[in-house]
Amino acid sequence: MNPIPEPSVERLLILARLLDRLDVQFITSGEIEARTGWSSNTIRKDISYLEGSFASPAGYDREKLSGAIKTALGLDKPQRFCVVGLGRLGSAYLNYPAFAEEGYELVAGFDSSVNRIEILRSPVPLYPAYKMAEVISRFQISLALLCVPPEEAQHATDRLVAAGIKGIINFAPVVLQVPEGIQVRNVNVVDELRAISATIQCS
Amino acid sequence: MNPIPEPSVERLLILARLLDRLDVQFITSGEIEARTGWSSNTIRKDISYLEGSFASPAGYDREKLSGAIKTALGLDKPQRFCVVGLGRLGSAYLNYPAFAEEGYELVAGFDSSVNRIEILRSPVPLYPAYKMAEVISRFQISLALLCVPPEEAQHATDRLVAAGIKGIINFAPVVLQVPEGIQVRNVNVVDELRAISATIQCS
DNA sequence: CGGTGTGAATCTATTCACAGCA
DNA sequence: TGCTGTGAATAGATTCACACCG
Repeated sequence: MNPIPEPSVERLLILARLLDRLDVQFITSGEIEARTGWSSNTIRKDISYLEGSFASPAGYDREKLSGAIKTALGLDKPQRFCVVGLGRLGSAYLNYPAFAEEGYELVAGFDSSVNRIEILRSPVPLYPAYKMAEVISRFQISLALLCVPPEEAQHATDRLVAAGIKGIINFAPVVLQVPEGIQVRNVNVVDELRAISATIQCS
Repeated sequence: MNPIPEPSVERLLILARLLDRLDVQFITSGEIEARTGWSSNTIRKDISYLEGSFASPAGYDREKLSGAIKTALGLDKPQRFCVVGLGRLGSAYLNYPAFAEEGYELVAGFDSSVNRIEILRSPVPLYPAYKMAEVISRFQISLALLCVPPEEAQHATDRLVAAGIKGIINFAPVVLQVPEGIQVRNVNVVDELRAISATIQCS
């Protein structure tokens, strides 16, 4: 595998989303520009990092292109993930059906409160936090949604890392410390509001 | 105001978060490196875009630095925002207290279903969708959380833009088309899972 | 000294311009 | 002719290296 530049990866991910919701057979780089705002040059360059050919004089074959992006970015391989912290947010994800359609299988939920685990009704098996290492390695879970309160976030992260997790989606307003190679993505509405404020201010 | 590079802005936002949760008087660029993984060079360069001095031989004055970041990025000016689409996700935000503490005031909720507006109990005034333009301009609302179903997202966006909104946080798995100058940030757990998969694959 | 601040050098990404193809 | 694909040129961000300051 080649190293596709990070910014190109981000754009290709969004492009795959776009293509999957479109109802045409072909699309040109110019049309993608109109829909995304990225220049057609950038788009063609991004696509050139993929292997294979999806082009015709009418533009790219939508379906083939979408498939090639997913293959190149590893989105075709299904992944197992877990939810850590079963408060309001975490427990909401236990019943969220869209994951499976996208190739992400939720196979475990963890919480440090045994009481909470016993009370919650869930289609997904729930475990006390101390079983994290065992369950993660047994089911080969690669990703985690981290939904614990801020003061517990780093501790939970350390456990996940020790258990061999590959990536964490962090909902806590905290900067997590992880060893190199572990991916973290932060999801936080306030931070997004701030980012927009900042962009407006700096432009 | 100067144009701080985009990547620096993103890092400074995270740095502000970090500083606010820390309990020390001074912090050096090396300590920030240990916590974030960014090189101390990068951090010093980022900080150099700010105006003023917060340095001592012991490092940066945590509080002053945090303040300077917020001023430079416009986080000190309170902003008003609204929620569009009052389904499960949207209505959850109506009762979320953390916004106010961060300087973001939720002043309106919109939904196209009048019925839903009448039924929902909310500390925030709710309006039918057709009043969007009027309410947004009356209260000078600058930001919106877009929580409508995917098929309505573009239509709602067009209305928000027409009403003069400055930025949109989009929870729908859709690529929004907006005129230049309108900020959009996408928030979507599946996309974050995908981004991690891709980063793992491409590294 | 242990830190910061910053021009200069390097590395990376984007844009351009045009050759090649159906 | 209208598109893609891509080396070359430009612009931008990161890293380096060292002067400077308390």
